[in-house]
Amino acid sequence: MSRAPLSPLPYQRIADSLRRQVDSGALPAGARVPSTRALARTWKVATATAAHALQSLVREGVLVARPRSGTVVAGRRANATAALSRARVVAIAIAMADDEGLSALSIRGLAARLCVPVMSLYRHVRSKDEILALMADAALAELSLDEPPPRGWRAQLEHAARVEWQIFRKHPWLARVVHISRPSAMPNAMGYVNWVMRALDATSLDGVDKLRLHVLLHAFIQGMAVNLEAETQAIADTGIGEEDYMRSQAARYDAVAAAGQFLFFAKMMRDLPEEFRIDIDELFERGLTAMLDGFAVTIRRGG
Amino acid sequence: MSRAPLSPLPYQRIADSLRRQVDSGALPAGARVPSTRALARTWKVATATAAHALQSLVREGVLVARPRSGTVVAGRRANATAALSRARVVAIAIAMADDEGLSALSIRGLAARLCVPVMSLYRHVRSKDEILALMADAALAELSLDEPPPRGWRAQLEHAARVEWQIFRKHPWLARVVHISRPSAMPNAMGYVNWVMRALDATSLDGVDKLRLHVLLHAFIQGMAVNLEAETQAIADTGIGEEDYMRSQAARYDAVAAAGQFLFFAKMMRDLPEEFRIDIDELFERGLTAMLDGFAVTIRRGG
DNA sequence: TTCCGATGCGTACAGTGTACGCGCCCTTGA
DNA sequence: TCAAGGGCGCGTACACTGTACGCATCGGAA
Repeated sequence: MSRAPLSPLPYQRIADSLRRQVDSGALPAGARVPSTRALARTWKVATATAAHALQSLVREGVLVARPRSGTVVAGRRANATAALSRARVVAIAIAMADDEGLSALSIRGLAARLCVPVMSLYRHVRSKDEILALMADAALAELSLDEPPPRGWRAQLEHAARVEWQIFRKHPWLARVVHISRPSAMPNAMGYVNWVMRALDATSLDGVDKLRLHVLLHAFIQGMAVNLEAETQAIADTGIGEEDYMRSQAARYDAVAAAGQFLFFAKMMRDLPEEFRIDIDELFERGLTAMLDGFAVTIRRGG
Repeated sequence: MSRAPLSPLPYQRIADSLRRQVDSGALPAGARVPSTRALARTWKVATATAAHALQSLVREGVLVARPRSGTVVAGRRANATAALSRARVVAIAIAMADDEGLSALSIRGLAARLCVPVMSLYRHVRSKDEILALMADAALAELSLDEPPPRGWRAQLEHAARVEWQIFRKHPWLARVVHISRPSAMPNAMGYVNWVMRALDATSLDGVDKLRLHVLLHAFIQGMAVNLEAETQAIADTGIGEEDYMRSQAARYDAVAAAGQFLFFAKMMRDLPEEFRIDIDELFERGLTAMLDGFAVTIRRGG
């Protein structure tokens, strides 16, 4: 779905050619680029293909469409229209993913829910990958951190972690979509990082260590969230909740215990109270406490 | 891909009917079930569909195929043949996922790499989901924990975590496939849990807390691994490594800094040494230290 | 009138997982 | 000897995915 094509597509070839001409100065700012009809003729393609090429350059900000007469090379500024429709697409996509899981989010399904023809979506969005990125960004925009923040780095990190966790609880699919290593696609994440950096500002850590702590805390939260998502998805797919599942597996555990294998595993299982169920929120809190206890040691040491 | 069908498939209907007859005792152990031809006639389906039904029951261990004369109801024991071919399928699947990422692992591609017709795979494996489960189990079987273990819970947990991390490094796709909440599909995971439980045996924690610590440590490791996988996959898809990517984003960061937004974020970025690259293994070690420092507090408190 | 660009949407393609059915072959009981 | 048994191997087909491409049309400017 996001594989780099080995040979560029026709419209990409056209766009690349034009981009090169702009970059090289052959087409200066304000100059008119060939019309879609002209491009279609010289490249021997349909007019819409040429239009698509121009359109993609417009979206990049390389060109500007002048409804008056022709398309010209841009100097500044990109068009901000269609933002409304983009927002609607993303909002419905999030609703779908929340309801039925990420695997149930298809372009066709999305179009159906929006009551628009399938291909109309591509007028507002480049690809499904872009939809996912926009969804993640929109979800992260919901991060509402207290302002002013509580006092002390620990209280602040605790707050930030809980807020992030709540977002993952609300949007389980997010765990599969967010990646720390490519943050730029999600401008709203930067505000979060900034908040965390402020929390650590009073400590004596250097920039590298601050960044590390942020990434580590995030990794823990995402690790919890991934399993949360897996569970949610499994229930949606099979209709079997963890409870039923555990019951169905009890026999297997008993067999293992009876076989004398995995003695410590069996001992732990015996130790669990009857009808024990893991409460994931409580688990999160425990983990957060442990993580921050560990951070406290790190900060004390490094300070 | 793993959606529960609303109405059972023909071969499933047949299988269910037979299973009910076995369960109810209408067909006692050792009794012969109708032949595929007979089933095909009475159910008005092709012989192969009937065969498929029988075959699936054989795989479940409900029936036993007697090459002599007909299929009979099983008393004990399942057939262990074809284990070799299953292993081969899984081994190649793992190799493919290691090389090109999970998204490049398709049934058709797998069949091609094995030089067998596509549908032959389904002779050894029920579905792609099963392949993924088997892959995960096989990967986890590589977990080779020291025996005898090091002394002290901390050294042991450190060792276990590092071994798990190495598996994730070797098989990045694993991070997307493993779930703690459904462990039974992966018998090899139980040995790992057992090892961890032994590590915690000397502590005064109760069963619930032991289980919690295990899950928390795992969540942290998996959280790291998920991001590792995302990075690996992104490089495979786009050919753009993190380094190139960061360079291309530098302008964006500078712009944000210049705009006076996200002051603490910008400050942290300024603080980073020139050409700073996150070393994920070092990051993991830092996180592990922090996590175990936190566990130490928990254990001291609870003890 | 003629050309421009933009818009909207249908068609089509290459890909996915996998259910189903045909046909062959070997074994075996009658 | 010979049907009928079962197994195996494989091809075909279906429902589904994302999305490139192309046709038809429209409003406006030259």
